[in-house]
Amino acid sequence: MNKPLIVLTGPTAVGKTKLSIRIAKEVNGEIISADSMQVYRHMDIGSAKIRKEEMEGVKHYLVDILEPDEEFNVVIFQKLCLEAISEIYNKGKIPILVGGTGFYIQAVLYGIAFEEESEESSVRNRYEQLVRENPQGASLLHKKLAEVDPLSADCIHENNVKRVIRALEFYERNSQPISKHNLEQRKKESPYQFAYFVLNQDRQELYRKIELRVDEMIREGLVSEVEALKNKGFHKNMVSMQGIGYKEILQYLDGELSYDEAISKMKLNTRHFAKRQLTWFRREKDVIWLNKEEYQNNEDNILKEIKRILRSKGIIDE
RNA sequence: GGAUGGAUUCCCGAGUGGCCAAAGGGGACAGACUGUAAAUCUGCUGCAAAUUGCUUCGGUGGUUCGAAUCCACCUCCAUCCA
Repeated sequence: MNKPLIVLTGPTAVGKTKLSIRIAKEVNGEIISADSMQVYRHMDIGSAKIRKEEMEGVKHYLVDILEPDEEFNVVIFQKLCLEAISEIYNKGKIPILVGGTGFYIQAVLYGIAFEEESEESSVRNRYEQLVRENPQGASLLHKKLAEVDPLSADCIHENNVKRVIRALEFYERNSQPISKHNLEQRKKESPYQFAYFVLNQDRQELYRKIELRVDEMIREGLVSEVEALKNKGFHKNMVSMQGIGYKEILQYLDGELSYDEAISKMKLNTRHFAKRQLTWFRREKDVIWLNKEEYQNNEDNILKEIKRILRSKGIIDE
């Protein structure tokens, strides 16, 4: 049988963290964070990072492993996550992937292969510059893509410059269209015996919680956290500083937004983010939805259901 | 009490006789996503089973072949003068 893997995800602020600890204790597991922001040190409040005391002794991987100016992406995540998984297996424990970055979860769950592309891409820089300087740049790149990889050109809107460039870059490096590569990867079966839980709740209620949480972050000192990052020289062009909460507060500190504007923008962006996450999970197959309302908003009930499913899948013993 | 300006689809806001179910923006909703993913991008938004019909631009009535746009009165809001 394939090795067991538990996934717990869901939109931001739905309550993944708390539930994950209970699952970990229940099944003797350890947690791997599938979160693109919590990997960064000094970014605690805004990324809603779990606190040491909340971990209740459960080991967490991929939290606080990088400085905010270090590079991070799916490929790095996948590699580190795989290492963590085997480390957990070696202890005879069950890995639990917890976090809201659906793309990262997919990469690990289905073992998507990413080509070796170590060195910095010069094509990318060149194209990015083209788009910056030429108002027709996006359109030109898209036409170029249509020549080498018509399938991708059909799927990727010409305004989506990032993805057009990536497709071109892929073609130039691997001399095959990324659409072909993607098609192949999509067929992959998961190497794991897994249970993929998506915790969810009523949208209005979720939005309410998001706003409350933003207010709470502000109260906990998000502004000084961002200020400290800024003083260390971290700036808005870094991926880490483009995280929700960081970019808005940075704009406030730079005088581009008023205090109130920054906070409302942060709430809005978080709501949009939650919506995007849900769109992603809806599309994923083999997902088990756990709608809080169906369990009377009671965590005990949800945990009971999770255990039932894990038993039925043979992930934990009867 | 007087003067002036205003009231537009969920919100802001354009529209001053037909080309208006009504620009544009925001929000809401929906979607895409395979090395930046808390990123990036797209669609949609009066109702109804079509290219057709129906109901909408503060209210009521009127002018006109035709009104969100013109007229009268009314209601409310803003500013100014008493």
